[in-house]
Amino acid sequence: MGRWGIIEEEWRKGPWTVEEDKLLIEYVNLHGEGRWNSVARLAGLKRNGKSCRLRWVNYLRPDLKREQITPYEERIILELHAIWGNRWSTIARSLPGRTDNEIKNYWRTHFKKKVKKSSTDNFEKTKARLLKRQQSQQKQLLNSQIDMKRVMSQNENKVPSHVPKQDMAILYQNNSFHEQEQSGFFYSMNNGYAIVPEASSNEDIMWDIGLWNLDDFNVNLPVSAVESGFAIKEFKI
DNA sequence: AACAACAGCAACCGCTTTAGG
DNA sequence: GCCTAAAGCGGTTGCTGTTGT
Repeated sequence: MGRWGIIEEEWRKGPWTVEEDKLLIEYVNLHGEGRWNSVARLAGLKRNGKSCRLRWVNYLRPDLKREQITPYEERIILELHAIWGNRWSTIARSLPGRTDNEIKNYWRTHFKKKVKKSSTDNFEKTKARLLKRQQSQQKQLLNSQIDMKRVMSQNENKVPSHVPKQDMAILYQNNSFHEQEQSGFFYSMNNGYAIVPEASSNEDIMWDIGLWNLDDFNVNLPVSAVESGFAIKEFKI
């Protein structure tokens, strides 16, 4: 017998039916979340509490976003995964309406192989590159402490017209410029645009968002050069 | 057209952490 | 402080639909 849809012991397992979903939604709407073992019993479901909780949290909750992960969300996932590793629930807290399970699945299907493959291939190369870059950028930082916000607002009229205004606005405001402490490298990303040091290579940018394989990353550069050595670049994954 | 390989994802399992008595 | 049940978490499995041969 297969694993799904069969009765084992006293609990049902496998995919949820429409009727089961209805029972669970009705019960939770009436009595609220929590106490999942009694939910299972009282809602008339032949499911254990754990299964009910999972179904609710990952699928039935009304505040879940049902649409595809957006490029913006994808970038957040990449950035946070670079920081937190596989701490999916921590990452999920920064993405309202997304579950840890969803993010985990997304990461595994879209990025895991690529990162694993390229990281073994290029590990030493990457380490050497990072070290070199850290050194040169520390030097660069010492030479010029740059107020990114001021630079960008002074150069607003240089942003090409096909870059959506709202994207650039988000880049400007809320201190959305990140200062990478480790490398001293400034960058900012939103919806497919990045503000990066003009001289930085595509590989540098990839490193900063946690990708290690050039094939995964297509940067059309530069969209625009601004003063003080920064450029706006457009990219696609 | 048939089969294999792959991708996507829901749901499971086992372990850890938290809350309540 | 200890014990137990519930909740939370991350890794894994296997079904289903799609793509490649």
